[in-house]
Amino acid sequence: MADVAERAGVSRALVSIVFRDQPGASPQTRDRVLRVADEIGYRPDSAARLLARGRSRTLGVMFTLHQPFHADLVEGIYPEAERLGYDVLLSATAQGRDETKAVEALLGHRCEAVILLGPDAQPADIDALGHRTVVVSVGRPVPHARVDSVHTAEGKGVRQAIEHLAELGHRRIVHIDGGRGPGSVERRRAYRAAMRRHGLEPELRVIPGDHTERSGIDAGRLLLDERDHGRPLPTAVLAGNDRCAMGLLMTLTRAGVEVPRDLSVVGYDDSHLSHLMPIGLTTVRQDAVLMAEYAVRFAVERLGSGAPEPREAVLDPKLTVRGTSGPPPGV
Amino acid sequence: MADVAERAGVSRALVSIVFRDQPGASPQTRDRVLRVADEIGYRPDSAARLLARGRSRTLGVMFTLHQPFHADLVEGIYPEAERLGYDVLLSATAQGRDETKAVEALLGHRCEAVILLGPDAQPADIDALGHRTVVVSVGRPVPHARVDSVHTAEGKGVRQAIEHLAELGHRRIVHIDGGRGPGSVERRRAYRAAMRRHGLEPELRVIPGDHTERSGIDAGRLLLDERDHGRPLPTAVLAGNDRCAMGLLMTLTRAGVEVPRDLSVVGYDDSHLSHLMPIGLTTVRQDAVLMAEYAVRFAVERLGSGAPEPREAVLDPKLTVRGTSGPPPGV
DNA sequence: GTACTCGCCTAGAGCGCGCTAGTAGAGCGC
DNA sequence: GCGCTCTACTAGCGCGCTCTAGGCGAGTAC
Repeated sequence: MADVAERAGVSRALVSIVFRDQPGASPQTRDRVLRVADEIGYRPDSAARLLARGRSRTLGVMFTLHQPFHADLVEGIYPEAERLGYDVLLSATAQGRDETKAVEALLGHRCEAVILLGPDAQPADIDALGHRTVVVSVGRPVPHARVDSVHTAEGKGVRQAIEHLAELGHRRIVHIDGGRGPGSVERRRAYRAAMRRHGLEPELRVIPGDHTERSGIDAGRLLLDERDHGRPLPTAVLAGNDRCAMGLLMTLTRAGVEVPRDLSVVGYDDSHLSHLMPIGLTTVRQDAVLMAEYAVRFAVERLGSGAPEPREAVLDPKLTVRGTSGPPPGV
Repeated sequence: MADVAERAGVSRALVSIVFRDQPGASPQTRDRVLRVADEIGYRPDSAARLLARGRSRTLGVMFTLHQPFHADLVEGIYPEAERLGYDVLLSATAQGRDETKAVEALLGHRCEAVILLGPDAQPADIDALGHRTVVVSVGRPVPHARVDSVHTAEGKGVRQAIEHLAELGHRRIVHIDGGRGPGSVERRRAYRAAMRRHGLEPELRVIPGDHTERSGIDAGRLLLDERDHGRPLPTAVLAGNDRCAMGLLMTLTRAGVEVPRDLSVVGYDDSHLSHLMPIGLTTVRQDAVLMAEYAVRFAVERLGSGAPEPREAVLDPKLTVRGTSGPPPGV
């Protein structure tokens, strides 16, 4: 910075002004400074900047590798953060790198706020984190904790899905649940409620699973196995999320079960995957971009205005009917 | 830090020593300092630390969201970096966020080295970057540039795949290529060479594609369409990568083409996806963990030892035969 | 006794910026 | 001519840490 100042014939302070895009420098000087900086490859040191300013203007994002919906969310976080003048730091959870570790890394880099995508930690731990810094949980509400959250009205989404299937004439509608995954408890509960509402309580069935392809594959195998032992296939399956739906579809299709002729499948998320399917996956759309925008805005607003009451954004999901759902066999 | 020093009755320097785990403090003092720090919730400010130390001990990783193989690589980078005492910063490319932007973000955070996963930039730009900082390119060699690189011997992998198919009796083997994706040029070339070696030059056919599911779907539709117009399906397809193979499989399976009975499919990468398929994807395995380790080690070693000649690690890929390949129809 | 080492500790400079207070000079009204 | 404002710029402190140089007392060698 001193070099730039010297070569441009100005003071360091002026260089600082130019790089912060602040008033107080003539256009010519501004130009000259920027040109010189470019020449000698100068770029402001964010560590020093952070130190001097006392603020990092950085948002930390914890996400899970291999979770396409998280990728969708991150993709939405970047532009919104940039718009509000914030930097984004990513920290992934992975094998051997749990959520605590990922979050500590973010805090160590002095992120002012932390956005947790589908956190799996105990509510108490998240609450504790919320007392240390600004926290936004995406996909999973954390009641009674000092954190903002953004999620969809799982109930509505599931209700729409079941309604859609019931209207098509389905009765044997199975739900592969998402285990401890974000939103799973609510989806499970909503599934039960919706089935009852349609008088399908006797058909109610939840197969335990999680939010990976594997659980879809396993559930598919289970269903096929049962069919081979005389128990009829369900006519429709509501999967825990799109990845699970994908696994299920692959397994069933391979076994000669034609979707949606023999069986309808509904996913959840509307991640990239669902568009990519040859026939398109009928799924409950969560608007990743909108969720990302809410998350960033919550974080930034809370940073600005002290600490109001924890806020919760509940977005409406929307059933997106594509090719994997149709009338049950024989209708 | 001053608070801690005061309350522990020592100097700030001593606190610093304790937190850096350096010799020069008695066990009792060490204990006292740590206890006091814990009491008042002190944690060292990494920005200030970084600034004072002049080194960040941080590696920057540029990757692509939605690219499962990148997730595999990142998963391998974390532990190796930790082992060598380095921190990892992630910066994703996405829509509206090109490679330049992603890399600038990393440099702004004073990463000492940058690891590029499957960079798409011009070799000249990568070379320029290599003159500014330590750079390792993963998946794509950058000849004549001042960067280290780690990639697999694409030729060998493709050769093994074609050999495998040819031995099974396949002749009409089509290659869906990876467009500008990393390794694509080499794979395309190797495909041509291998086909010639097996006397299959007349059957040689490359369908343009890229490294996404979409290209697999499109290629699948093309092939089906051609079949409907009288041109027979190929008996085997070598996809540009696993995602492409997935898209292709979905399309073909949906259309009643049974894999591998009617058609064999071979992928490339052995990313998470391939294990998850119900029958398992036959694919050319790139060892993500090993590649990640090489990348990190290259970066760290180059940081340590000035700037030796650019190095290149070429790892042997290995054909992993699973369920999507078998003898051609009629054999 | 002196001289030297060694373990434990401190003073204080400086890392690269941001920011506050302040200056120099031009333009303006009267 | 004076005081005023406004723009363009500068001096220099301080952010929270690391690190070098050095101090101080106890132990050891001769």
